[in-house]
Amino acid sequence: MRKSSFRTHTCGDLRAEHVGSKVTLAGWVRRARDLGGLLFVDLRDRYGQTQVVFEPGTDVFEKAKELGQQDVIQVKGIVRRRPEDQINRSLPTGEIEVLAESLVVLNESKTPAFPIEDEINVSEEVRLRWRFLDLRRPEMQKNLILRHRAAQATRNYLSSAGLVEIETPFLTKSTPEGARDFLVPSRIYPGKFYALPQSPQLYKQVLMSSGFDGYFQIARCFRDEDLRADRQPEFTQIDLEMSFADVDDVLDLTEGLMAHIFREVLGIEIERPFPRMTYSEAMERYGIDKPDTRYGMELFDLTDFFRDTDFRVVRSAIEDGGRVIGFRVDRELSRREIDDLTERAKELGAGGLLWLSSKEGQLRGPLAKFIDREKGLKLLGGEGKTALLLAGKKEKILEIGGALRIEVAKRFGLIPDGKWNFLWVLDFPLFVWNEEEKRIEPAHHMFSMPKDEFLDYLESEPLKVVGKIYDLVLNGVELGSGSIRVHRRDIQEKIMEIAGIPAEERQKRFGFLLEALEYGTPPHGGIALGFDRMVAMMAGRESIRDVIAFPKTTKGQALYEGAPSDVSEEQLRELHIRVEKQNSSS
RNA sequence: GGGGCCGUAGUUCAGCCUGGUGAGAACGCUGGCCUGUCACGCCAGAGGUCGCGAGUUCAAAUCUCGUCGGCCCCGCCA
Repeated sequence: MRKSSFRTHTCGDLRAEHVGSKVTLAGWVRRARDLGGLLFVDLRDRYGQTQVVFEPGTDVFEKAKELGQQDVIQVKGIVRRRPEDQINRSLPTGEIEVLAESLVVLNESKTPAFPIEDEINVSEEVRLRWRFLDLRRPEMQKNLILRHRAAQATRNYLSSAGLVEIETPFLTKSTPEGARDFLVPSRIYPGKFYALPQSPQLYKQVLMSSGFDGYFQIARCFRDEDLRADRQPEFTQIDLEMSFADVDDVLDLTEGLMAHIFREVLGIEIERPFPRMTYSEAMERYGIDKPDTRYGMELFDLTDFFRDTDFRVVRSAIEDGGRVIGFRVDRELSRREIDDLTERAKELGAGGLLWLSSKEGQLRGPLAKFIDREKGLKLLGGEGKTALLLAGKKEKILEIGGALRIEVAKRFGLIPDGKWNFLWVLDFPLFVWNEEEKRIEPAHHMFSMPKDEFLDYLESEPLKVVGKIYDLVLNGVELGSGSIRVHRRDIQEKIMEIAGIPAEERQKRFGFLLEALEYGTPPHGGIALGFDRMVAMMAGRESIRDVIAFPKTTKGQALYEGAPSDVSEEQLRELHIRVEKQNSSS
């Protein structure tokens, strides 16, 4: 325990064995209960809570009457056993109390905007405005301490594995692909800008070229995109890269890291090896590239089943080259529930939602009269079940089905607690077709190596090329993404060319990487894991804001310190920046 | 960029649909009483630009439009 000249023990230390000893405690007044002739104070710090009792007839007693919540005080006193019938079993320190002999008010506190307690009903806006008070709540302290321990476990494990922690720059070069960059104007070079890194991707590859063999960093990343519960403009990744590594090497190290973190921090043993699934299998079975395997309701294909149906909507969808897919829910859905889901399906871009159920051996739902009864019952597999079906264009319909499957699972509480279903999704395509811009673009990023058997198809059929790319998924959340990288300039240039980047551009933006690839860069690969998401899941929180000390709101504001903010004319002048004033009167 | 929910005492909310009554409750806060509390109890009290702006109306917390902010979803996030 850290030494402190203000206290002999923390507020979580004292037990029956300390009875009779003279102690000094320091902490925050959680609550003062003034009984008139007797006064109790619950004194709290990060470590716990201890009851201090003030008895009448002394100056100390009179002074204690003035105490308010969240005052910081120092108390000297004698530890004494509480009367047998006054023991508080719900408190580790509940067997004892400290009889105060002296009291020093180190600092008074104004009345906080909300109670400093775990179970509070306060808007997040107010919590963020008063973040330092919010973080005084034991629950938030627990979250951040859990985060700290996960970071420690990460450092220990990866260091033991021989990886070297190396910091990479925050002031770096803007590369317009991917997310929007945060820019930092250069004072020395008018009109030029640094960019905050979206990830240390290029640097870590160059470090492999330098021969470090293994690198890691708990790295801050910046992306100027719209925010969500699980997305902040700045976030943290466990970033790692290894030389002379192929897919299995990275997956194996990552699994080891996850197992270590979960063991050290939560005391949970997770099963290894993690299951693996290809991207195309994930899309077929779950309609998403990050399947939540904690529950079933897998998608099935009914295109052939309905090929000759008289149901016009379905038939025309199939004739247009589309598919019919569906999944089965093990319960009956009310009219209202189906309407809600239909609306959701339409929001997601479906034409509509079809359903089928049965009652006393008779099919029900809009499809009932178009399906042979026996076949329909077989499809449902029993009473009390509902099949939800979608028809439409191939690519789109699986995604909608996948999203609807998740919606159903959430809405009807079909997701089991206490499961940690890790999953590797492998073999992502290198390129995808962008229908809006009518061009090929990288599906992931441009530095991933094609699988050996696809190298020859790079030029002829780029859209068929599968890369050595892998995503780590936990309970349906994408925790991380990585790949084996291209380590040869000729292949790298080819991929960039296919992605539509002209030679001159390639040199301008990625010259420093391409150059390194010409000087003996070894085969290498790695992964980046979303640290905030991982910690949030470990802490059982929905939002990563609950595991970040000072997060931004969904509109990118820092409510406590008040950023972004205006800057002085002088600052702008130095940076050679003129701001166009928004016309607020119009 | 689009959609949804929300904005009324310090906090969490009711009131709004169907305009007009002194804008109310709980917790917190302040004062008083109380010697074994631990959500202490009892009594009394203070506390509100109804987010902001405009409009409709004799009259707006309430209706309309705009705007700002919080949360969630879609797009976006290599």
